[in-house]
Amino acid sequence: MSTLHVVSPFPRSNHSHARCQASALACAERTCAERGSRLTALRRRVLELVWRSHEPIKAYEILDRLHNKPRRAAPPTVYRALDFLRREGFVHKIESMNAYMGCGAPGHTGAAQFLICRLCGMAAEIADAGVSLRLGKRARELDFTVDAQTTEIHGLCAGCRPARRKRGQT
Amino acid sequence: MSTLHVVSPFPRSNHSHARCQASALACAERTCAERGSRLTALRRRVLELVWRSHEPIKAYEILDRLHNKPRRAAPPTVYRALDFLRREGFVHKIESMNAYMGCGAPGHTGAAQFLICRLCGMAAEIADAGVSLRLGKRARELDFTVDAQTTEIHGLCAGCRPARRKRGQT
DNA sequence: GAATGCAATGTTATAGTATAACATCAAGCA
DNA sequence: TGCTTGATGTTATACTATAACATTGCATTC
Repeated sequence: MSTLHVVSPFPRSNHSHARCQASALACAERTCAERGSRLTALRRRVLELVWRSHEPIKAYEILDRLHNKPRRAAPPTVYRALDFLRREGFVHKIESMNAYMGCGAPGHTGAAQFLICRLCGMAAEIADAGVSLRLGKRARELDFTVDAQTTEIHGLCAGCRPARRKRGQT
Repeated sequence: MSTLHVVSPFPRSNHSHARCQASALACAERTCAERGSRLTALRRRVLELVWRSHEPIKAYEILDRLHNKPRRAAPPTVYRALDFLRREGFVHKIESMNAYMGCGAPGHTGAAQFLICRLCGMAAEIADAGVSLRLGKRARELDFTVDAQTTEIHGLCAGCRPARRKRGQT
């Protein structure tokens, strides 16, 4: 059985987010350079905002944060940048939230699964081959050809769950 | 290994949809009677529309079909009915489409998975315990408590896929 | 039956998410 | 230079969903 592959964990208290974000941006720069696709200033800025934290961000929040100019950007600006970043595999959409989060492993092939905490709002990304293989197998049994899998799990992360108690305690 | 449990299949050509729909409505009636919850005329009508086919339906399409009165119903009418039907387990939301489909097995406990054909638009529901158990296990490893799972697979159903060819053929 | 309480529905307004369509700009190149 | 093409700007609008308050209608109690 394959082991648990955590692509993007719930950050620990000692997590240096600045480094985390910088490394995601660097990875995107590198990948685009290799591919000849253009990580423009706008797209880079949007990716930066997506990686501002481990909490999926809404398109209109990106919009609000994009400029503090008198005239703020219009929605297509953000949606187009997000489309690009998703095509390149740098950003995932969390369908059940209409929100976007950075991909912790661009280049990784195979489906991802997301765990989303209903309290702190943070999300983790895992890539469990067993889950996607099994779904693929089920699909095959129904003669169904898979294009894309979406798996999103909502619940409580370790940090947000009240401390466990021994049995018998109140 | 558990066997494939198809909750709501892609309908076959000999599928009697009238019977399929009627049985879903009867099941809802029965279940509500047991629970003491109220399947009002409006809610029943919405459930009927959700079951009009195996294609997930949009809220505003329900709205359009609800009355042909001069004054059509307002959105909250439909969303409230859908909320009720989802609470009771008669209807699922397909998050990746913002659409709703009837549940083929109200009362079934455990997570469902959906296969959605990008051509004909029809969706099938399966309940693979292996998938949800495995996801549950992964979550546990991360100390994450699961409330709800969403799994949606997009692709091509058997009927919409061009006939298979032998290797070597064009 | 009248008064009460409560769930369901009606109604109006608005918030939130996303795209169409066309204009403009900027960089590479014939 | 002028052309092509991809990126971005701009305006308008479509689509999805909920807040807030009014009204209705049924059940219960008196």
